[in-house]
Amino acid sequence: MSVDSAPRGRIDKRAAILDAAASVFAREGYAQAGVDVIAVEAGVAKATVYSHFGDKQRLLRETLAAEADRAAEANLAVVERLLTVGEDLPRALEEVAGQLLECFLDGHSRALWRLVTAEVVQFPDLADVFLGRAASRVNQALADRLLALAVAGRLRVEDPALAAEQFGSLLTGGLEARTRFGTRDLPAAERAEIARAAVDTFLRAFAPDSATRR
Amino acid sequence: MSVDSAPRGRIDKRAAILDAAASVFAREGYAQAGVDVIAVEAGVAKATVYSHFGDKQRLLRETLAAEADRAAEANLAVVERLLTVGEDLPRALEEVAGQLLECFLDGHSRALWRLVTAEVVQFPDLADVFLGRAASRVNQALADRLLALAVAGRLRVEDPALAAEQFGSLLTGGLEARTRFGTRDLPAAERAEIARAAVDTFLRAFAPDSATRR
Amino acid sequence: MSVDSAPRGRIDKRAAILDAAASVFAREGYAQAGVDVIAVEAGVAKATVYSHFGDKQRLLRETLAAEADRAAEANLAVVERLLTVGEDLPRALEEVAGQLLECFLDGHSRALWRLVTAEVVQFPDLADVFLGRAASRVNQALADRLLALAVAGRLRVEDPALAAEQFGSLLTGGLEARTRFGTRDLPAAERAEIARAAVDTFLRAFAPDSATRR
Amino acid sequence: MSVDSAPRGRIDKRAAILDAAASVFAREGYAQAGVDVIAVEAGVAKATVYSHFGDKQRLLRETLAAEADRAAEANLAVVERLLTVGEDLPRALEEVAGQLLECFLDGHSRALWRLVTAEVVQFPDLADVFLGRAASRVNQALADRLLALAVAGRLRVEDPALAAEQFGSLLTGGLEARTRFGTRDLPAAERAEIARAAVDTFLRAFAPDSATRR
DNA sequence: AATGAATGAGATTTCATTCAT
DNA sequence: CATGAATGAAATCTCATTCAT
Repeated sequence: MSVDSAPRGRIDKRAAILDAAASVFAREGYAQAGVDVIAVEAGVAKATVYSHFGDKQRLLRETLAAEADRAAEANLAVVERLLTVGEDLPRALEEVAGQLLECFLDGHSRALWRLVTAEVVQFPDLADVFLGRAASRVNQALADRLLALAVAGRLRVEDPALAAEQFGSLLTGGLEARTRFGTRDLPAAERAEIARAAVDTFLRAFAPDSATRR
Repeated sequence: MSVDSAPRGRIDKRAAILDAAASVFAREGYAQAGVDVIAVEAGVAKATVYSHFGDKQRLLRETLAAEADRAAEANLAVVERLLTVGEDLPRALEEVAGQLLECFLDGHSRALWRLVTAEVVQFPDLADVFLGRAASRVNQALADRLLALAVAGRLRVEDPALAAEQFGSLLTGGLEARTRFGTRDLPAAERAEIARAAVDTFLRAFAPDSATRR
Repeated sequence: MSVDSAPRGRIDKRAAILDAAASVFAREGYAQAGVDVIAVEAGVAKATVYSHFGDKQRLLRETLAAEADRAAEANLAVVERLLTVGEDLPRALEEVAGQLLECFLDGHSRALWRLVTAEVVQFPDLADVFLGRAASRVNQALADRLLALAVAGRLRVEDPALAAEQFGSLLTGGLEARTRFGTRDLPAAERAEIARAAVDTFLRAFAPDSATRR
Repeated sequence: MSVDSAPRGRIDKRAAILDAAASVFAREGYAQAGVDVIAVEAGVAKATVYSHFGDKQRLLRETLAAEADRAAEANLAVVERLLTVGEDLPRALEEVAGQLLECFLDGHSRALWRLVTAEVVQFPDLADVFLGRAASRVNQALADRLLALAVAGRLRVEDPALAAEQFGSLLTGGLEARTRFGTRDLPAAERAEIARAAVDTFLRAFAPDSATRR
């Protein structure tokens, strides 16, 4: 048992630390978060955190990288649903919009966004971590889908990257105000309405003239 | 002169502290910022900061309130330009869009946004400070203008508040990515292009059918 | 009115400050007490305290002097009752003992004692203030009475000062333990019992052989 | 050697801190004492003091507990001498009285008493620490001895606890005045005289009638 | 590899005291 | 004379980090 539990133990500890760090950074912010607290929450000694990650700053970076990957995975899975769009394009877009909304509103994603926003002045490379691992991949994937739909004649899109960006903006631009910066939950009905409104405006702008307006 | 320099002195110091606090909080974030540094930058003793504001938290709140007021003033002034729109609606909207963009990209505004985002978990009422003093006022003002344009037959807007929100979203939704969370300046040309793209899509969605597409 | 209210005002303020200081020093101890708090409690500005007393240390000294005088007055009034002793010497002593006990247990006296005890290391002259103004005067007065009683053949006292000291010791020596250092009140019955026991032992030691033991 | 020097090291530091704290609190009082100074005097870093004791208040409590134990030990050892009393009871009592006097006058004991007196208002449980660990144990031990002497017919004591209290009172009641609250040393001759006077009066009150008065 | 202990540097906050009005 | 405002110095406590075991 102890034969292979030792190496596994190390890996487990690393993961436990990253999980704890994500949770504590999310709760308290970078500067406020104590390495002590992270260690306790991870069930290891403080020095163990240091032996794994060197210092607090690197722990932040690795935590954010992991969280960014996780968020990207979820978002990409949603966007992929646009690979097969049935007859009802508005409905398909709305479904994707609704699911993307859920991704954004998830606690981990919000915390990730908050941390990058907060700490980017001190550690500018965090912007690259986040954008490179998550945001731009998702945007690119969405742009790909929009281009495909344009080629199929179902959208009138000239610049797919811009359209993807605008789709995202319409969907998420009002969230900070509506959630009071994340301190208030959105009822499912309001979420659905947001998705509908975003898709509605998006289609008014980008549907081919022949498309029926709802 | 010295007759009224005493009360003036107190007011001046208060203002100097608020200015210094805004600048230091912007540079270092709330937790990282030292009251020491703020005091030095304001040219007063540390204890003076405490005698004016009680504690660091209240200093943050009052600083943000002041910054929110300042930002709101600037934004509202821009939106007011839509009171008189000439023949060329797209051009008018683009001008306003460009100026709003400048407002958002201004260092003070970005810092305000960053601070609220970062600290809202610890001090949830900051969301109200920001939204109440700035965001919702500006959105309401913009909604008022859009409604007026709709009444004048120049836009086809059913829900002016939603349209205003979407106008803002289209304009600013992509900024974090494009400025790498504020670590990169946007060249004037790119700013203009963003404003143009936002207005373009907005008008594709909300211009009356009769309007000429550019 | 304002003609003589000004000097009176000054005197009133001085007294108010001394009262407030006595109360605050009693409550919080010297080091812990804030001059601010004293000023507020006295209804004057902090600077006024300084203009009257120079610094915190002098304020302590003057406060203690005033309290010592007050305590001495009360104690001396009690001791004076021994000027006329009726037939029942034990009863007379017991009455005086009981009243002295009340003096010692009074909040002001306890605080005075506590302050002198606490601060004598830092300000050794406080011992002289207290002893000179209160303790030794009271002891001397008591010694005078005991001497008179000895001359009258009602006590067998060789060294009246020593006897007075021992009388006081028997009366108050157990108080700290019984009141848990002043954190617990003594019921009247227990106070009476203490007085009785002290007088009892005192008389067993100092009553002439002919006196009847109770 | 180095094998067990690690745990020893921790214990040593704890003890060093307690020693330093006792000395600094004694010198400067609780509020005035700086944790800084204690740390330097103990030869450790300030943070080490906090990691051992949590905060200044707990450091005070543990310091006083340790000092109370130490004082109790010394006092109890003295009282135990009364287990075997030779022919000359007055002499035996006087010896014990003299040694108890030395215990009380010892710097540590005086400081302990001073601290409890001074801080009991802020931290009322200190009274229990002191009384429970020291005063009442010593008084009980003395009462036990007096009872034994009474049973042996050498004293006429009805309430041994009261008699013990009064013995202590006679011995120490005048000390504050005589030492000017501890700011003045008592010459050996005066100490002896105090012990003699206390025992003298005690025996006048409690010796059996048959006993010879000196 | 993991930890308990220790620490240096620094954070916020308080307070006795002074000064201009 | 009384005061509101300002301040320098210090106090308590925290925390990221290192080191010996």
